[in-house]
Amino acid sequence: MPVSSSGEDEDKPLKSLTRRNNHVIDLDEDDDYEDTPLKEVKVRKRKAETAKKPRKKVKKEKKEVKKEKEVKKEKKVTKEKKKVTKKVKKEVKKEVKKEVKKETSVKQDPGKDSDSQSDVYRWWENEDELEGEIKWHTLQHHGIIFPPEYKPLPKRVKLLYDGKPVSLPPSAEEVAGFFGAMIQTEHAKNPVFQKNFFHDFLEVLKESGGSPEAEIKEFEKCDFSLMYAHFEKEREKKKALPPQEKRRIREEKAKLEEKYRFCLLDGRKEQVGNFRIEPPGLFRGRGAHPKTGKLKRRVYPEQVTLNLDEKAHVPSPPRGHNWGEVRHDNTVAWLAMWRENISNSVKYVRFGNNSTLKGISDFKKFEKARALKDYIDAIRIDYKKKLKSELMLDRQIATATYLIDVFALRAGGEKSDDEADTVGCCSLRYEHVFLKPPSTVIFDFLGKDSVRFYQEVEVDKQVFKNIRIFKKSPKKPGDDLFDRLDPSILNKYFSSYLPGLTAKVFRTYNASKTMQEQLDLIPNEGTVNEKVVRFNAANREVAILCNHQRSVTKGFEAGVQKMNEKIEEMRWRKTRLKRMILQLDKKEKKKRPDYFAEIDELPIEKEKEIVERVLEKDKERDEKWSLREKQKINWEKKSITTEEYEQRLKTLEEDKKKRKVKYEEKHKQLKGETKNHKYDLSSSMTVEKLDGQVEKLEERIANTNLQLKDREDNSTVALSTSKVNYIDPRLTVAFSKKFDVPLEKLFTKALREKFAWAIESADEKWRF
DNA sequence: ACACGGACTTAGTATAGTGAAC
DNA sequence: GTTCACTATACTAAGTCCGTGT
Repeated sequence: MPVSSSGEDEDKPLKSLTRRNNHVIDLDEDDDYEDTPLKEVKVRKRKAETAKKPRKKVKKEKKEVKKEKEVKKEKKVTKEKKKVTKKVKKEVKKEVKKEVKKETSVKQDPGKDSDSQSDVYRWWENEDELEGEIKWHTLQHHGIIFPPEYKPLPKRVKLLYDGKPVSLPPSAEEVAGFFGAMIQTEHAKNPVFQKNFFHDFLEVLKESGGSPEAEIKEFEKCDFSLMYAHFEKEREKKKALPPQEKRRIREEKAKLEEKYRFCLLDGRKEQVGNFRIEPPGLFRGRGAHPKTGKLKRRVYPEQVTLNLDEKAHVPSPPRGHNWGEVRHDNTVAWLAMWRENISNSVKYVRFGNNSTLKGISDFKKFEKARALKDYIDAIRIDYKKKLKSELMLDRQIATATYLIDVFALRAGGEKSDDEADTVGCCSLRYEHVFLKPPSTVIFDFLGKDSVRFYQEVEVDKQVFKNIRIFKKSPKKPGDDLFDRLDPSILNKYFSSYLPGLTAKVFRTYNASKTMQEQLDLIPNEGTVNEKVVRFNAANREVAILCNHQRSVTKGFEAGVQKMNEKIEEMRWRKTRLKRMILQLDKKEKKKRPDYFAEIDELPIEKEKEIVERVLEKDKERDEKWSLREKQKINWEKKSITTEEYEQRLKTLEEDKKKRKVKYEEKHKQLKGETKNHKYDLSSSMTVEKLDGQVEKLEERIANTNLQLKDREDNSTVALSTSKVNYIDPRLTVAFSKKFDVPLEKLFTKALREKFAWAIESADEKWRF
């Protein structure tokens, strides 16, 4: 399309308009901002005015083009096949080389049995694995598991419309059920969710012939509560199943899935990650996603493409169906794919996290981040210089790089209108950044997954000035802060330093670097538990850097209070023990005044409160116990004789009485104790013994305190994301070895498998 | 040169599993 | 042995980035 007339320019995407000209920016930054060259203002203005409209226009056009493309698809497929064969030829040489290597490695390691741990392929000992774009030479697998067909609900479980039960065709009932199962969740209260769900529900209803009883038109008249109740009951039923039955069901399922769990890659058994097709349901988009609540439709084999080697046996599709396509592309790392209907994107069945291919790319990722070590100084010097560049583009690049480097922002690609409005560095807008002179910047925006990024931070003086320039009038809310940038421009700049260097590498680098620094601060002393807490604290620093958040679990507040009460109780017990010591030997107080000082720190009111609580708990416990016992007896009522039943009830009553007596004794004793602080001590009790008990309690208190603090600090921070994705696992392995902390305390089983390469290759001296 | 989509990583949450506390 | 609360895993949404075709 020619770009001559201004009318057509209006319809062009924004970025292309501005990117063409590298305007010289206002140098006199100190600072009459209105002094911007006229030309630039004009361009910006037009951009600002057209900001919203053309975006949408472009999108619409895109959609129409999409349809045409689908027609062309067939041609494309044949083309792709050609492409693949070409690639394969290109790599033939390497292939031969690899085969040779493989044989030798097999020879080196004979007599291994196929099922044991030693079977793990040690790819990290084979340098050749790290090059080339060929991912595999042979690949066999058993395909994928489809979700079970829909089973209609019992007749009595109906949707109520306008108060009256209505029957629905199975496919429509299924969709209604998806919503019905969710009515207690936040999603179901979201108007967008409701609207999208209802729209798609009506669509399915129409497709399937509608309801005979009523024409369903209004969401407000639908009552899903019968459905909800039904699902709840089913859930309860399932939960109440006897353990052995649960186990049986689980094992049966596992057996059925067994063959899908694994595939054969270059002859080696490797785990498959997600071997199940995603079941239909309502799309749970995060944040303010415009499509949230839409029906995610059932996927059929006809929509599925399998990927395996040419000679591999093609797993048979479910009865009465055919695979959409069978492909043999050894340049990719997926076993099957399908297209989902929400945003028409592709979903893949991929290898497990402990697989060779995932391991290799993980390893490469961290090595790339480590390579950045050698360039980061130069990069930083350059961007500091460039912050003052005369070219607007360069200033923006420098400023963005600063933000990515210092605040670990993501690249921030452009998003379309039918996704949640979230941003990263390049897509930051006017309203996301506030300036607070002299040099404080407040970031407030929604990042990936609509997680809020809020930070009030001190920034480099020049960065502050630049942002002020980037926000200068006529820019207004809704406009891009970096109007000359997108991730590809930034990444091109990065790769001029180091091929393959991109924005996300900075995140990995700074995360692992931070972890290394934090670990270096930890003294090699204390218990294993203390070291783990310190490790987690280091981990937490990284998580905060990356803004990895999680929502507080609903029982959190109560849990903290409970723990605090527990600590109080232990302190009280300790005080009590110390009083006993003094009762045994008054002279102790003079010998160790500090030791006994805490006795006076416990006000009598507080003590009474604690004692009350302890007794209350005892009582509750007894009550619960007797209730449970009774239930147990009633459960077995049918399988025992009446006599036996009576007998057991009688024993229960007796036991209850015994407990009550015991409780009352204790009650009396504690009450008395709190009054006069006199204790019944057995004649064999000694100061030493009591000292020992105090020490133990002190340990427990310290431990619980540590745990509590850890828990509070972690309540809104997700440690796992950085542990899994950003912190070089060799750091953790080195820490484990150097500090004698069992790796199991730092890595779960899944992570130990995922990071087998790191566990094998790092010693206590390893550094990022 | 650039829009697009494919392929892959990164992310929070729902749920299953588990082990400590009673 | 049961419950409860947390932890680990499963799931799938939502990013990044690159190659490709136009």
